[in-house]
Amino acid sequence: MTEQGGVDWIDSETKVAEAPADHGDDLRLWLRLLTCSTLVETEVRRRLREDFDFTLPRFDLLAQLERAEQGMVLGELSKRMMVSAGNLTALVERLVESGHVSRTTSPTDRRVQIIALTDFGRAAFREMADRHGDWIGDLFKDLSARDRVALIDELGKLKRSIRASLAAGGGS
Amino acid sequence: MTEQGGVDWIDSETKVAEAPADHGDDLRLWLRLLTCSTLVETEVRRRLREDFDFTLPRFDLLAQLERAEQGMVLGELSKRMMVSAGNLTALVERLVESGHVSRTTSPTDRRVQIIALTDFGRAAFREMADRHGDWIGDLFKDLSARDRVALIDELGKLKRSIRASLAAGGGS
DNA sequence: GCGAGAAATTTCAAGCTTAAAGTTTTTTCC
DNA sequence: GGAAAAAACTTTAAGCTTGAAATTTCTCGC
Repeated sequence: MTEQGGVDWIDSETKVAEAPADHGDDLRLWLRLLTCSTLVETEVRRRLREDFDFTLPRFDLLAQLERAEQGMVLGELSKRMMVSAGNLTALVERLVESGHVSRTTSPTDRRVQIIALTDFGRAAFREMADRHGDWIGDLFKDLSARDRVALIDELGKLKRSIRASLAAGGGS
Repeated sequence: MTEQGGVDWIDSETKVAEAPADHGDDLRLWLRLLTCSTLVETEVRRRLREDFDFTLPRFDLLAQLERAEQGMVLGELSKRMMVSAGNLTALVERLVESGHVSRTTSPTDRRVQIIALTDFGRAAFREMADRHGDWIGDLFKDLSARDRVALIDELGKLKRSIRASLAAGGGS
């Protein structure tokens, strides 16, 4: 659709331009990382909506709960999902309404809310998760097994670097 | 702060668990990608707010405009930023109010809105972009130059795979 | 030159997200 | 055991985001 023959997409990376300082590679890396994850996320979001009339935040929440047989405390959900607790209050409320999760006040500590999958929620999640796996597989299918493993490894290093930096200067 | 000695963070990746199908590596890769980009994004967002009282979407918009001397049509901004046009209407409006960008109706096509940086906006962006480069550099500093280049390369392959998949099945 | 359709943008309703402030409950420490 | 601090969560205000519907303007074919 654009003038550049053959290609009809553009994004932030299209012209990285030289960086003001010498963080050129860092910025290029960051933009590429962001582009990849935005592309995947947008597609997953679209498919969840179209195929299941579900949103990604809801799906993410169910995904966390699936591995917690006994349910999970709201605060831990917040950490694992890397979103604020305030966010979860309303999200959980909507999922309770739709019957996917239950919310119970802890019997031993009345401040604590325990969130758990219902049977319905578990079944719904399983179905969506299967398809989700296929979608991701499709998106990544042109990547060789070797590249996949290499990426997982390299991203592991990146993650450690980020965590280290956050832990060091995090207080500021 | 949690019970597990030494480490006080957890996230979605902490237990990847075996995948339902055999997309195990794909899902692991996707989760790791998402974790890295969420960590960086959250930190950038926090610093922009604290240091400049600015938001990431605003910053992203200015970043796109910086490379367009003549300004940019709203539709192209939308493609480059990978966000909906409806989103931009309000975002641009707020940036016009704060004096960072100007909005002009194209003289040759009255449907078209041309958005451009003001001098004030350009100066503000330059300052933020410099710092932004430092932040990213800090977050990535434990990564060797070799790893950085490898990641850029591998992510390039991933991006091509995603684009190809979207282009192929995209119509659905 | 006019009508159908396409294109660019805006509006709208709904939901997500955050930080900060507020509430309730528990823990800590005299 | 009681006050003060901490912890878990909710509320609030503001802004971001989307998809779908509506609006305005242009283009194309006749």
